[in-house]
Amino acid sequence: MKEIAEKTGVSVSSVSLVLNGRDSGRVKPEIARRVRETAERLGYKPNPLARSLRTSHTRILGFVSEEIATTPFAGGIILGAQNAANAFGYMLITVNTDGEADEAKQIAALKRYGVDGFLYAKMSNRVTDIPRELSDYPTVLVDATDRAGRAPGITPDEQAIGYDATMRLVRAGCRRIAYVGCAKPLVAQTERFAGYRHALADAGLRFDESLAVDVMYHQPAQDAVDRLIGEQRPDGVFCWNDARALYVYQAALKLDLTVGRDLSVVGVDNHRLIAETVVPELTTVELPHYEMGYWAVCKAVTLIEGRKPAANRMARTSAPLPPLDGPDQVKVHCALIEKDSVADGKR
Amino acid sequence: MKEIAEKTGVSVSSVSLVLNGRDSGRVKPEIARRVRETAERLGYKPNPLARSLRTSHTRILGFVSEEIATTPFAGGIILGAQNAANAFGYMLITVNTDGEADEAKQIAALKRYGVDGFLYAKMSNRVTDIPRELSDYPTVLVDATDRAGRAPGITPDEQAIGYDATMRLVRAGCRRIAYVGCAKPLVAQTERFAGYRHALADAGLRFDESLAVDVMYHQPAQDAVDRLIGEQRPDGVFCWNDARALYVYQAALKLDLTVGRDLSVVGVDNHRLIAETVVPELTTVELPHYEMGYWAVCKAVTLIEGRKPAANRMARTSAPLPPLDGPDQVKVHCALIEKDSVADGKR
DNA sequence: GTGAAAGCGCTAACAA
DNA sequence: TTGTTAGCGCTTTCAC
Repeated sequence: MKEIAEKTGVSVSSVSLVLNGRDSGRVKPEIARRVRETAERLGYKPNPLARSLRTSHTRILGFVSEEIATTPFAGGIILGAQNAANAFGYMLITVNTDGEADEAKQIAALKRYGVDGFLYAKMSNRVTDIPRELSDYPTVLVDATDRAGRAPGITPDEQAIGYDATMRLVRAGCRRIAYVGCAKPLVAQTERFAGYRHALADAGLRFDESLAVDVMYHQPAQDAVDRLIGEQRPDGVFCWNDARALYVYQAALKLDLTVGRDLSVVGVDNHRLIAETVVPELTTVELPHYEMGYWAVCKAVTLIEGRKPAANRMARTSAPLPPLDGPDQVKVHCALIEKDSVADGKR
Repeated sequence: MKEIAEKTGVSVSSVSLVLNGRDSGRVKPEIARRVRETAERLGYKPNPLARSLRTSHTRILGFVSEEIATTPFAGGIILGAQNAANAFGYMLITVNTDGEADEAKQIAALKRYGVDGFLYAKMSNRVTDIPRELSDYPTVLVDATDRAGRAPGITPDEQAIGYDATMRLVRAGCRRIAYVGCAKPLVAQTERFAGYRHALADAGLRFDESLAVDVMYHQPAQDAVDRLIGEQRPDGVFCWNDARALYVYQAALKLDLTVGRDLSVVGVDNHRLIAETVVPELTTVELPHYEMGYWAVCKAVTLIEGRKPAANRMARTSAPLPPLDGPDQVKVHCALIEKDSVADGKR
């Protein structure tokens, strides 16, 4: 900056003013132009550290989660967050926490590095308490809901997921639609199940309890699904996630049923890998991880700067994001990706 | 710091000296003690930004990769890197790049934030050129090999993977051991295949070309594996990764063969999820993602500080890490995780 | 042994 | 409209 000032023949303050775009009505346009020119010519890039020492904001966001390393879908959230951060000239520092004590330590470290705000991600739509340490900083929840309802946050619209998936099966002509759920009382479980039941009701189908089964993993899960398919012979199955859909595929395989002909399946795409590599023909509901990460950063920037960021354009999809000036707890609708695991009109 | 100086009745310079541990023979021990005491009492934490403005190093490492979001195993590397960084008092800024232009941009941004060095990760052991922008910074490759052989890097010992896995099948009594590989010319493919052949040779088994098949994904892969298992009837299969192992499971299912009885399978655990949730009984070779991330950070710190970091202890496993003062291109041995997909003595 | 003072690169009062 | 000046929190000469 000093160099620019010298070469242009002005003072550093003018340079600062111009280069920060605060020059209108304060610096003569002609001078401003020349400053910008020399800055350009010298390839000047501001030193964000020095700047933040003065302004005490860093344009750094902390991304805190305890499951980055263990869940495969964290990547989408991070990528979305990263891209949004990029778009607004922010940097993201991502930390993976391991237990509450560690979490507090990591948050403290991030604070020392001067982050302006936090994203707090909890994967698979948990209801969660925000750590005390974050209460005095702008914080946005991702794929999680603040139990206290204070912090803004974004989650998938779980009920719509269940409704849409089930309705898709209804439209395909299924009459005995089973539900393979998750045996844990997650929001994603109760809400998707509720959506499933609503759809059944709207379609004039009776809810049959023996068509709904909640499972976890491994052999017990496979056995339960084998029984469901073998004994109840549903003509459509809505699966809580793709891993569970895979159990349905395996069950069908054993019973000599073909998915997409004898049986229609829709599953939520938790682990992209399964739905892409192992059962590419599965019709899935896509969880909007990328979009949630993107929205969360936009929201955080809004909180921090006290104004809505200029560009709220998604870099990846055309999926409509919830507006930033709406309510603070938003749910985002999830897209249904058609593949041929649904037997449209073949039955 | 000023406050500490005032309360202790010394100058800030002395405080600085003491708090940075450069006080031996420069500050009276008694004074030093009192300084430390007040610092403690006041809960003093240094401001890393201010410090780095002066010292021009930040204790921040940049982690650059273009596949963080898309590959499920990036998490392990990041976690290991994170933990090591933690142990040495470093912070990690992780960026996901998208194309070469973007990569350069992101690297420039990281440089402006004053990172002291870079980790450059390429997932699945690629031979790669290090971007020019990194050439003037300490840089360590992760799961990748520098084509020019200049930068230090760490990869799994691919050949040992193939050898160990195949030998495991030999020890279980298999005589017709098949290989389901990857149809891309990756290091991981050629080396694991070489290891497989060495093991066969060492076991006195003839290499039978019709027992080795390289596939990619989806139906074509499944079909190829179906043919392999159906027509060749191997009694053991070494799979390039777990997704391919799953094809073997599906093939076995159709042929009424049971893995772990009629057929032994060992696969490399690329996508933790598959081997844990879908085929938990698969005997796997574990890729040392965590360890590689950990080592890479240790190495980077060594490079930056010109000395070996004090603690080189792994936080997670007891797996021996390559020494930091050895050669710069290291390969790490991978553990074989026993599960009952191998029919020990049942045949 | 200790402290005063300069300065890292930048911003923001305030004065001119 | 522009320049001068005083710091942000810390490290590091250099005198004492």
